Amino acid sequence: MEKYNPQEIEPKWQKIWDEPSYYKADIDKSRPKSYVLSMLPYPSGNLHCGHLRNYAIGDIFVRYRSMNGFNVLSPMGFDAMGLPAEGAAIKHGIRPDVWTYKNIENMTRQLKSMGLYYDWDREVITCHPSYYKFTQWLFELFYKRGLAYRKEASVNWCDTCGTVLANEQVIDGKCWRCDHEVHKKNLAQWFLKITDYADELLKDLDKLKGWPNRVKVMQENWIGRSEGAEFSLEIDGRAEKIPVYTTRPDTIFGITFMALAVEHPLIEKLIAGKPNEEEIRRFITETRNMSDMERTSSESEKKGIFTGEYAINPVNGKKVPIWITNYVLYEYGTGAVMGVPSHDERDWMFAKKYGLEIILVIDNPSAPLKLEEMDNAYTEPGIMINSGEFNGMENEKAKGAIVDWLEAKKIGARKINYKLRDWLISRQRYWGAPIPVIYCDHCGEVLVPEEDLPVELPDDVEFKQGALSPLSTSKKFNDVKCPKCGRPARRETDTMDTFICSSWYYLRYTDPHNGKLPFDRDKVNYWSPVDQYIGGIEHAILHLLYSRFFTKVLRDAELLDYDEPFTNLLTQGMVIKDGAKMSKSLGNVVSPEEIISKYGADTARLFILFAAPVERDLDWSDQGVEGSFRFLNRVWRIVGIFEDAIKSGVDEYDVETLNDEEKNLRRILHKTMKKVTEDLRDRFAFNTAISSLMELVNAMHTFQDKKINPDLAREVTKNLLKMLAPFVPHITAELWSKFFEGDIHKQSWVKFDEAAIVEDTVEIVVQINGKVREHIKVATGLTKAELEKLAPTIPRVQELTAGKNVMKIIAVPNKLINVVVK
RNA sequence: GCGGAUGUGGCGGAACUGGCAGACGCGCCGGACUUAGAAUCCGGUGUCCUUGUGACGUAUGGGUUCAAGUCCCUUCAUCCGCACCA
Repeated sequence: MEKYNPQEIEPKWQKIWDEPSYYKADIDKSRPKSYVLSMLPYPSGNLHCGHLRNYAIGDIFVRYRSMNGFNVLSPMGFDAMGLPAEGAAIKHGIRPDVWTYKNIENMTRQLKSMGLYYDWDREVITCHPSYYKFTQWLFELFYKRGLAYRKEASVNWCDTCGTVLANEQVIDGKCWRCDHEVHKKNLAQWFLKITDYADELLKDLDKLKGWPNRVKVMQENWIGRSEGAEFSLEIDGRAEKIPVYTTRPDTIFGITFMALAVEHPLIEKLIAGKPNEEEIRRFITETRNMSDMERTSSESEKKGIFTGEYAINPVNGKKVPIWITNYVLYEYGTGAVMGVPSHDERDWMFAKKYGLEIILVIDNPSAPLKLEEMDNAYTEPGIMINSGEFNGMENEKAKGAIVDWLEAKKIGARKINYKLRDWLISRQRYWGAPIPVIYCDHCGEVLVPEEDLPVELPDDVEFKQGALSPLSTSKKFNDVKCPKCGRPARRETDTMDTFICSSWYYLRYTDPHNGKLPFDRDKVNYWSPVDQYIGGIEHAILHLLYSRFFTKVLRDAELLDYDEPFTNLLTQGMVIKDGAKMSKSLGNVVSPEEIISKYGADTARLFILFAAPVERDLDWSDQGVEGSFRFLNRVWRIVGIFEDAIKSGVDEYDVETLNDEEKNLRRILHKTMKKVTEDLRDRFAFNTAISSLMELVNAMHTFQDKKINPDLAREVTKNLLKMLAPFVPHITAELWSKFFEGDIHKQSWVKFDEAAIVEDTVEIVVQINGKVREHIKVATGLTKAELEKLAPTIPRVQELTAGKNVMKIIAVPNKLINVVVK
């Protein structure tokens, strides 16, 4: 047989698989469906190793499930809106669409060179008007359901990107994309009301049994639900009240001051005309000028300034000073906090700094507290004191009792709060889906009528960085009449966050050519939810939270019938090299394209799946790649050596005709079939599946200079190729075509024979006091009792236990005997 | 600070239910083939010593057990997430 030459065979098979009908997915209710999806890439221009890993993992699922009779949906597309395209326009004067489509073309070629199983007929490109028409349609749906609204707000602004960002897109005070510091700006912006779904998004995390815990915990933290109470304090001598939110109503008798956020709207009234008004204003300005990072760090010093006004504690009538502080956040709760220094760490620090009063209201039952001996707040459970009728109660019980009391007196009520904020979706950029809204002086905000969608991106724009979208420079775009009254009006010139595009693409795959609706309800309900989703952990909150939100809204709009979009989620680890993430600046970037052209896609796929478990980070090793290439050569060679035997063998034969060595090989084969099946089906343990396939190939090589039973050679080769097929589709297709009928990728998965795995005898370990002292061969399946009886007859046991008392004999069938002596 | 994950040879990793630690691969060493090399094939490869039917060994120290990488507690290290959310 000729040499293994991936450069020749891979393009040959890829051409066959590129036929549109080859991987076509169609609804077939007679078979179970399986929707396997990898996160779609941004078309940056080139595939990187992370993509390679992501799609290789997905391809194993797809091919394995396909061979197991599932009706598989495996689509691919491009998340093609976004800033880099616009950056290319600004820097090099290339039109964003031209730049994007050129990149898509190149990346599609690279994807195809990986030998992946995709139904390309379902390709989704989010920047195509046929797609963003429905992104806009969905925006309108949200609007009609009261879930999209425009408001003026203090928002995150990134100077480098020239646009606002959602809270989820600010990481440690920095822009998620360019890593530059973000600052606040007041702008009128569009929001989606994700907070309406906060509770369900939190609760339904419990339904996601197939998600990594880590991701669920991150989402839980992000949603940040807390239960407490809201009540108001009157201001001494004024009509206004200050509402506060607390999760510790049990400490309400311990209030000794009030703390307001610097943005609190009441401040103006409170400080007007005060002798130190200027000083107070200076404090407010200073605090507002601090970066978000500084302001929200628990490390920063707590500072404040007294307003000269007092509030009245509704439970005991106590007058407490009202302070303006730097540590109360305006965005959370009511922007005002009751100060209980005795039982809150931050209030403690603040009170100590400014010499404010501290009153204990919870005592430590095991060691009574003395204020003068305390150097921080007491935040443990305890017994209520100094709290009127609640004295003596356990504080946990008092929480409820006090809220009941507040509710009965109509002073306050139970309240649930979330850290989650509404999703800011306006972007002052060009390369996104235009927000389909028209502003009319007479009619106000008007949706673009459905029949006028999509609102297309114009090409007469100037690309410049600034606070306004480039769309505002387009004459064509802005020349519009009000759809309601026909008078001249103007368009919204902001576009939508690209995360909107990716929040529903997995649904579009189920019905990608639908021109009337985003997708057909029957189709979406047949294929989705996604059975297996694969992608990086970096989307733990962003994309995965937004998509869950979208799914729930679409369910409520009766466009689909389920609650959660991704039943099982696999977060693959990063690909690193020399201990660091691959990056141009470190010069440790590996190009998948080069690897593929040197060794072939099969080698690249095999290496990346073998080198580490899927969830863990993978250390790229050029030598490891060589090793995978060597293995494929070994496969090729041994099949070549078996060539004549395979051809003369038959599929049905009497295994009793095999000699001992051959029986041994057959046993290894069936053991491997069992192991690989279990690894793929139950554990996603692709690395160990491959290692056992290597063992099988090693075992085959013991016959390289020996005659082998042709029927066995046929059986082994056939099953080896089937098992390898999901991992290395090209070489297996090629070898299969030389010896067997049909297409290997349409064969059914291997079936192991449990009987072939069992040996007549098994080697067991003999231990004395837990230490291995002998290995003996015994008949397979000897019972515990039989082994216990056998133990004293073993010469080595007799030798080592002579003169000692045998206390106990432990036997585990087919495993070991342990003799305990004294 | 809080929450989570991880820690096993020179390296990537295996050991799934407590039952021979180190599968498989890389690297390294030796051998075969070769004029030579490459490739290939075969064998070896945790540490230590007194080379044995030996001792030790899965971050640390302890515990449970006939038996612990695996279960429980302690400490440490690394990574990730959250972090003034009242």
